[in-house]
Amino acid sequence: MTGARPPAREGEPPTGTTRERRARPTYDPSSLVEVAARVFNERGYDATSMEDLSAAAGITKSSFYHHVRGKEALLRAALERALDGLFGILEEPAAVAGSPLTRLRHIVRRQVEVLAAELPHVTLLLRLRGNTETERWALGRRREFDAAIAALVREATAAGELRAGPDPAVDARLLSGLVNSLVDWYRPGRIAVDALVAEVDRMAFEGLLANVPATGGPAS
Amino acid sequence: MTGARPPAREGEPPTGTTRERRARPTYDPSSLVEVAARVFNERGYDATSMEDLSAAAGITKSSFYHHVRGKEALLRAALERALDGLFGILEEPAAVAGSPLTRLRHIVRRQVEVLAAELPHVTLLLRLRGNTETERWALGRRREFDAAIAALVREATAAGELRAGPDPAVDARLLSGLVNSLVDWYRPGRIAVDALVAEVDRMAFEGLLANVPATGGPAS
DNA sequence: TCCGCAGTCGAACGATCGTTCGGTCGGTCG
DNA sequence: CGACCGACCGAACGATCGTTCGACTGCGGA
Repeated sequence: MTGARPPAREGEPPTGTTRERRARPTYDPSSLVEVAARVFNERGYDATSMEDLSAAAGITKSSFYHHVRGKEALLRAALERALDGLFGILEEPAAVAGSPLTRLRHIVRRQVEVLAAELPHVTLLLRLRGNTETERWALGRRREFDAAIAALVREATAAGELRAGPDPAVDARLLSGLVNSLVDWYRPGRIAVDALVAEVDRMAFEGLLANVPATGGPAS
Repeated sequence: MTGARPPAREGEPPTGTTRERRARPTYDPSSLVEVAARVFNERGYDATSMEDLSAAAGITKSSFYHHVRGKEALLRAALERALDGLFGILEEPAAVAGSPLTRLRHIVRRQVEVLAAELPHVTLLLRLRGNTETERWALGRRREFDAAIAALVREATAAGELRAGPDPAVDARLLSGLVNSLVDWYRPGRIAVDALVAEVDRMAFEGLLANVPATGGPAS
């Protein structure tokens, strides 16, 4: 990347306990992962240098290496956090019991919530290109998650709870795409998460058109 | 990027006229832009080296520079192609006349079609991070396009053609997100573009649920 | 026949990348 | 007080980046 960098920000020391200066910073690894995930999303993983990361953390590049193993380890840690959040949804009681449609709607709701709660980490996951082994591993796990949703869409369609189309797999792709597109514009505080869930559920299951009868909102 | 590269492919000479070898290649700039856009999407713009690009074109890095001005110029050319396609939609007769909903549905249909026809270029546009001046310019243009759609959604909502929600701007974001998410999975030949248009239109305007009355498909 | 020139290439440039290393500083504890 | 240690830093490493340069090649027009 040769061009001039965007605005550029950051530089405050680090974690919660705001002491004078150089008092007792003690970076814990997870807070550095958080910083890294945020910068990765701003610049893109490949365009982010370790200099960028260490500057965002408020220390030099060599100090930064005292706390983390390397760039790819930071990426992996952030992706694991995102994947843990997503796969956790699939094990919730409401995701494994009930009619296919009820389970699907629960998962969509929770997916929006996890997305909002772990925005930087999930954003990172959704923008992977698969250049390193770590990225390919995460992409594989993500495909597993999408496959689970696709299976549920297929079930719900077979049960007559969703409109039969030419291909339920396409419906599943569109549904996942709709939910995942949130990372491109949603920012915490912009609108309440509950309102966001309601909007996504309505769009996905009832559409934008007027004059259609209400068919029961998401299990709230 | 230190890690091992993904599979790696490509290497055939270049353009349509399949001559023996080294007969009369004559690379035209637009075909190189196409190659570049494809590789940019596979690896990501920042992770793509000029070596990668020239190899995909079948020549050396220095030969490649004989035909193109540089990496960023290739990006700009690809982005211009995507933006031209998208903004062209807004000038079509069916996009400027008729009820807000009719115009909106026409634009969505055409947006899907342009997305399918210019898949690599639009994909590139939708994955920008804004690291260079070129990227920020393209992001600005893209925001203009999204704003046009958002205005139309607002009109259609005010006219009672779309269900009133807490915020039409959110509906517009979701609609754009749904359409744009196609670049993450659609590949030419996977399903017919007409079928894709129908699926997206149904999902966006009528939702996935069963037992709702048909409300008239997109103007076809 | 010879010239020009587009196409190709190897080699190298300065810059920046991720990472390592040796050493300094300032607290903590025996 | 002195040994120790975690936090921190400057400097440098080899590799790779985007880009430039000069030279070679082979065909078309004069």
